[in-house]
Amino acid sequence: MLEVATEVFCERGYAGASMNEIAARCEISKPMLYLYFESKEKLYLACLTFVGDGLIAAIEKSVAGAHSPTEQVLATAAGLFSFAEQRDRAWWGVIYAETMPADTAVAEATIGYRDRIYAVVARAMSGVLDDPLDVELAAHALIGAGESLLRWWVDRPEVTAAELQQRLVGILAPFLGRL
Amino acid sequence: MLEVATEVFCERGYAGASMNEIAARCEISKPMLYLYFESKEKLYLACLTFVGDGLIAAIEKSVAGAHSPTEQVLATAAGLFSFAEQRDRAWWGVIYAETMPADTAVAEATIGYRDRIYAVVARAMSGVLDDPLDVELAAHALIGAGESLLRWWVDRPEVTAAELQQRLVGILAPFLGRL
DNA sequence: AAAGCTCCTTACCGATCGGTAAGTTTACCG
DNA sequence: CGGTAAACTTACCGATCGGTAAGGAGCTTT
Repeated sequence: MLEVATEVFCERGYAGASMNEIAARCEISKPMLYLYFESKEKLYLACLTFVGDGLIAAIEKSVAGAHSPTEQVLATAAGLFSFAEQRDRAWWGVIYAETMPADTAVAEATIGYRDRIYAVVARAMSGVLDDPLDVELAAHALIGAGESLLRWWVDRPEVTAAELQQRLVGILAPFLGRL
Repeated sequence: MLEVATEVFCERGYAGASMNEIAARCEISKPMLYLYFESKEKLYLACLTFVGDGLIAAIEKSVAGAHSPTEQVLATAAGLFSFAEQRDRAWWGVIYAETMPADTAVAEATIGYRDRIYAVVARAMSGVLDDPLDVELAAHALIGAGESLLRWWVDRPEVTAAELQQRLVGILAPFLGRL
C-alpha cells in the first residue's frame, strides 16, 4: 500500500498525484485510504520515511566498512544501488522530488533525509578536499550524479546493480589511481 | 512575461503551477494570458523553447572552441554557468523537471532538449571511454552533477559563475592530470 | 454624438481536487 | 435466528483547477 503510493508519487510528483488514483491503484476506496493515512501530506510523509529510512540504512551499512575517502564514495554508490535494486529503482525520487509545497512538514522532512545523505558524502569528500566550499560543491555534484544514474538506470532494466557498480569503478579507475 | 511564467513553473513544477498565479504575478488577468498562449501546455512549451534554445546556444558556443574531451566537458559546464548567470540560475529546471504529463507535446519537447545536451556531453565522453554503455552512464552522471550544482548554486548567490568554474577546475585538476 | 473596434476584466463553466458524512455490507456472537 | 460492531462504499462537500463567454472602458472614425 505504501509501495503503491510511493510509485504514484514518484510518477506524478506531489502535486500531480491524486488520492483518487492512489486509492484506485491500491484497489481500495478513498475513505479507506484516509482511514490509514489521514491526509495527503501524512501519506507522503509515510512514504518518505518508508523509503528514506531504508535508503539511509542501506547507505550507512554499506559505507561502514569503507575507510579511505575513495572507498567511502564507492560504498555510498553501492549502498544506493543495492537498495534501489532490491526495492524499486524509482523510489529515490520521493526524497529528491523538488516541487513540494514550501513551508510544510513534508518539505522539512525531505530536507532532513537529504541532509543525512549529504553528510555521508561530504564527510568522505572532506578527506580529499580542503576548502569547505569545495567540499560542498563536490558533494552536491556527486549526489546529483547518483540521482541521474538512478534515473537512467530505471530505463535499463537489463543492467544489474553489480554491473552498474562494476562499470562505475571501471570508469573511475584511472582517476582513483591518483588518490 | 515568459520569464515570470518560467519562474513559476520552476518553483512549483508543471502540475503545481496554476495559470491563476502566473497571470497574477504577470499583473495581467487570466484571459490576457490565454490570449497570448492559448493553453497551459502551450505556455509551458513557450517557456521551454525560450530557456532551451538559449541554454543550448550558450553551451554549443562555449564548447565550440574546445578540442580535447576534457576541455569539452569543462566548456559545457562553463556554458551552462554563464547562461544561468546572465539569465536565471533556476531556469534550467524547466528542462529537467521530471513530472510532466506523459505522452504530451511537452514531454516530447523536454526530451528533445535533454537529448541535445546529452549529445554534447556524450560526444565528449566518447573521446575518453570506449564501451558505449560506459559513455552513456558517464554522460548521464555528468549531466546530473551539473543539474545538482545549479540547484546548489541557486542558494549561493555570492558565488559567481567565474568562481564556480574556477573551483570546478581546481577540484578536477588532480584527475584531469591523468588524461 | 453614435457607431465601431481594440483592449481588458468580471464572472462564470464543467471537471477534478482533497476530504468527509452517512449508509450499506459483512461477519461474528448470543 | 436477531443484534451489533466492524469494514467498506456511495455520494457528496467546498475549493480550485484550466479555460471561456459576455460585457464594459477608451479611442478613433464618420
